[in-house]
Amino acid sequence: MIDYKNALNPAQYAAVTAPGGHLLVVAGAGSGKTRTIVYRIAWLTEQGVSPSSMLLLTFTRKAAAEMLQRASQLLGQGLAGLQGGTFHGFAYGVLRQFRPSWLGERHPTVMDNADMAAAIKQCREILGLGKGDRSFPRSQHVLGILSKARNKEISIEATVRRESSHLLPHAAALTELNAAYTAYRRDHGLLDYDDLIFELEHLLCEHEAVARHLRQRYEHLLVDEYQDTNLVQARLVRLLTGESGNLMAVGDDAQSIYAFRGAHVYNMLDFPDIFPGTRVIALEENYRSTKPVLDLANALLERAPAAFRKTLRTRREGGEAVRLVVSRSDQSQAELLVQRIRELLRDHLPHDIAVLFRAAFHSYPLEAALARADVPFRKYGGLRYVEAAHIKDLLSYARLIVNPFDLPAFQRIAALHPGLGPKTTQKLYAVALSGDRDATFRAFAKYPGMLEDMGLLDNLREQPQPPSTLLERLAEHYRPRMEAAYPDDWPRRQQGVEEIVRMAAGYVDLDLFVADLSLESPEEDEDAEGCITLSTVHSAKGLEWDAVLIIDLVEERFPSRHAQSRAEDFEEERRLMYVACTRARRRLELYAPAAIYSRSDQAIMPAVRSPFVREVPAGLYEEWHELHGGQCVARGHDPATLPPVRLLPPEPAVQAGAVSSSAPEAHGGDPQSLGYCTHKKFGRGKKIRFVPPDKFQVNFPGFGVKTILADFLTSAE
DNA sequence: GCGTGTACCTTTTTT
DNA sequence: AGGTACACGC
Repeated sequence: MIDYKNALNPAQYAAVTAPGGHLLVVAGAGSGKTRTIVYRIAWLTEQGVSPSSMLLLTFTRKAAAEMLQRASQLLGQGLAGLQGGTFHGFAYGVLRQFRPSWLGERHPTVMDNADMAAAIKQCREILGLGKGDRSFPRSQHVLGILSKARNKEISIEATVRRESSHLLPHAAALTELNAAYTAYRRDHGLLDYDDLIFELEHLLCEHEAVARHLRQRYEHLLVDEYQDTNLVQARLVRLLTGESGNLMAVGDDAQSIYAFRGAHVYNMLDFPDIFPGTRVIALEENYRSTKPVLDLANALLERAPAAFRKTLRTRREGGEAVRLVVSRSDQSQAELLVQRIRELLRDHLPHDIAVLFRAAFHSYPLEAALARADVPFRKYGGLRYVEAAHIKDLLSYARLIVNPFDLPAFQRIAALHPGLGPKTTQKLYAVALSGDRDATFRAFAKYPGMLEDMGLLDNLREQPQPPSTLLERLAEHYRPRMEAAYPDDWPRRQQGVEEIVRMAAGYVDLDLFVADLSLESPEEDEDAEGCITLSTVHSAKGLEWDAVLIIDLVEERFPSRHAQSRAEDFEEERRLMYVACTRARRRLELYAPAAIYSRSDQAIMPAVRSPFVREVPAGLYEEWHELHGGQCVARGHDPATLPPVRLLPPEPAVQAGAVSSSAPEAHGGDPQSLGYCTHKKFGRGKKIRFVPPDKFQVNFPGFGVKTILADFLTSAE
């Protein structure tokens, strides 16, 4: 028997032992959220609820796996049958069982980002939209707009007006493109990420029997990271719970960071209205971080709008001061980080150290420096290795076995054969599926390699065998094609191919394996133990480390330059920063380079410290500056305890909310003060940086960032 | 129609 | 740095 009273604090205990019905747990960062869910599962099991009648929806597969593992540790036995996974993964599972009627006999395949972008590109070509028009957005961008409209459930025109008003002239074309893209998916038996969720909702609404079946099957629904659900996901939760079901939703409004994908924090704030009779329990005591870390995190939230404000408490006194490290440039920041990581490795294990950043590409200089210094690391976020060309090639073979109509996969494979371009590929695809045997052989005659591929796939489709055997045969078949396509580095790629073959081992159904790889790449945890972590803040969600180093804390990077004009976007960046800081257990270090290399200017440009650093009262951190030798020194500290270097001339301490004037100075430029200004045509704006010798970059809400002669600007506050 | 060379532009976050 | 659009030659 587990001693719940002793293992949990009163709020956690109340949540864990709550009777059925609807329960909302508002769990601050580090407040033992996972612990609460795990004990809840254990408690329910002890109450006689079968694990197979619980469904745990989490944000990532990793989170689900961790909870299941910890729960079975606690219970001392496996939790056979407990279902856990992401919304998307769960949706796929249900949809393959209860297939939407428009699919007919076809098995759907799940598209990844590259497939979606390629499909949009093709639809655009067919429709001849924006031909030769350079102002027409790229496929990736179009994809973002279409998906955002769908997730926020607003029209494409409204989305364009809100997000990128300069594209308003293309709104009608984008709407047309959206219709074509939808038809494309239907024609080829494809589901994109958003389809998974909407199709499941549709299924449950149209087929009461299926909804009833699922409600009976899953007596208890547990949803993690509830603040990041969007409207349709919330409706799905409602459909799965029904009037009388048991739902435990856990979340933290202060950590809502997915509004860009339609997450709707009001799902959580309005939860008690949507589910009458809800019990709300707040977990407010932080067990993760030391006081200096929490003080800084709390200070960040103090400036957030009232709805998001909260204060975390800890009983852990003492702890290392938070450091702000000002390097001279982003390049030297990387060198400084390598030095610092080496120091930290004396007291910490590699997997207890993480470097976090706003966007995946921000870590490139650091990755290079770490590689030079032979410091092993793993990176999360950005391109996944499943998206590497050779992996996608191999998986395309597998996808065509599952779904012969999968056009993106067909195109990928065709492209491996010399002489086969887009037009011919299209013809081959059409004739192959027409069922006209003679015409097919005639068309394929010129491309024997492709014919061979199709023959193999037909054969394999007809003789069912385990995914691992299948993948092995495909890899063997693919190998000469890979050697031809990537003559330089195919041996390296071969390792990735073998990895995929190994991964297939645990699967019984090929389609599930393929879908899982699109939905979330499984852990390849070979040597993660000896590696430090590099991660985007988004991918770091829910994780924690002893030492957390946040880099590139300058305007246009963190906060992202895409989040400058609208207050709600800016506030999401703030919460992102809050999430980043609260990942730290014992040490938190903030890095703010005084200058950043800009590709567009082809020069190192002065950078302005992030507002998230400027806003924090100076007393909450220690400031360190890089000297010319690449060494670092803290201001106002006893030099005896510091590396033996000379001190920088003292600078006035930065006051809370004051605008830093030190960044341009770092480069000997004119100490032009930044702040607010007005312009005759664009109105009030915020000066982002001084552009020597006489201009400013100014962000005008509604107009974007402009570079303007100082003479045309009037200071304002 | 295909493949290559070249000039140009743009870089968020995730399932 | 990498994708994309277009021009050119096969």
